[in-house]
Amino acid sequence: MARAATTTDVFNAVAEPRRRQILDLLAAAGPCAVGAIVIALGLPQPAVSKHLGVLREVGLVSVEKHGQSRVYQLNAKEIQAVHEWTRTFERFWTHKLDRIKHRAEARARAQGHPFAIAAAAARKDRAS
Amino acid sequence: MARAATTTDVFNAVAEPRRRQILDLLAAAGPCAVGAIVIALGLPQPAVSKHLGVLREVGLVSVEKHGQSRVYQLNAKEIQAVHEWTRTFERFWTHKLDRIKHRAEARARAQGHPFAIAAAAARKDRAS
DNA sequence: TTGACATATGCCCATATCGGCATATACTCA
DNA sequence: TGAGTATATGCCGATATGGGCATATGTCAA
Repeated sequence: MARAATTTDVFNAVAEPRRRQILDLLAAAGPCAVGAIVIALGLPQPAVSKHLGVLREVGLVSVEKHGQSRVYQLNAKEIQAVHEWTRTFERFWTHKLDRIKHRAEARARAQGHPFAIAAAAARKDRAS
Repeated sequence: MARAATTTDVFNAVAEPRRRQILDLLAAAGPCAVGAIVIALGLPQPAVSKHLGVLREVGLVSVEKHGQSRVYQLNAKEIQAVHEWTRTFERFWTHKLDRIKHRAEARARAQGHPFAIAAAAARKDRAS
């Protein structure tokens, strides 16, 4: 198997910097026609179209025909999944003390191999 | 150019589901030896080692030799970048009214091409 | 209808991927 | 020293990528 397609996941779609740029732009400027994005980001038009295609397929943007131009609109709700996942780790950078405590506990657990805990976590991960 | 290397970015590293599983596991169970991860996730050992290699190179985990096993520890601080980026879009799913308002404003702006706004946003994006 | 404009697509290339398998490296203990 | 365990690494194949370029599609305007 090769790498997962960029259209499989919001995570994969968002891994490309230029795609993130496009999303940032749409968030800042509101719905944009392709041409506007091309000019704003200084990218060749086919590239923009292709990136928009990926974003569209993943549901991160939606299109609306307006005459001969197509206006792309951000659908940021899809980013929420990524946000939620990262939020899981929030405690690791917000409370320094907590982090130290966690490390200590974890180190203690690591002495005996934490198979049970690990397996439980894995089950939880697979469920998500 | 092909797709960016998975070791370029936290975004790219995290695009792989199994890598996310490993991170989830380390967050839940604390530092783990490779063998523990192998058993917990049911993946072949070389695969786990390679994924850990990617995570290591991006700084998402750190290693510590302990006898003949290597204990990997989560360094979640690196995930904060992703968290911050997604947080930029938070307003789009938290307040429904805000979202509607934004759309309306944006639509209005879209009538005349929002080049100036777009360009400004692009500059801001490139800076980040 | 013809021409100009706005987007999308198709094709080619070089590249990096992930998985599987075999094997090298590193450490421990008898 | 030699066997056994724990990880890492190298090589292979199949695949999807992203950029560039040319071109097809679709739409408006005169």
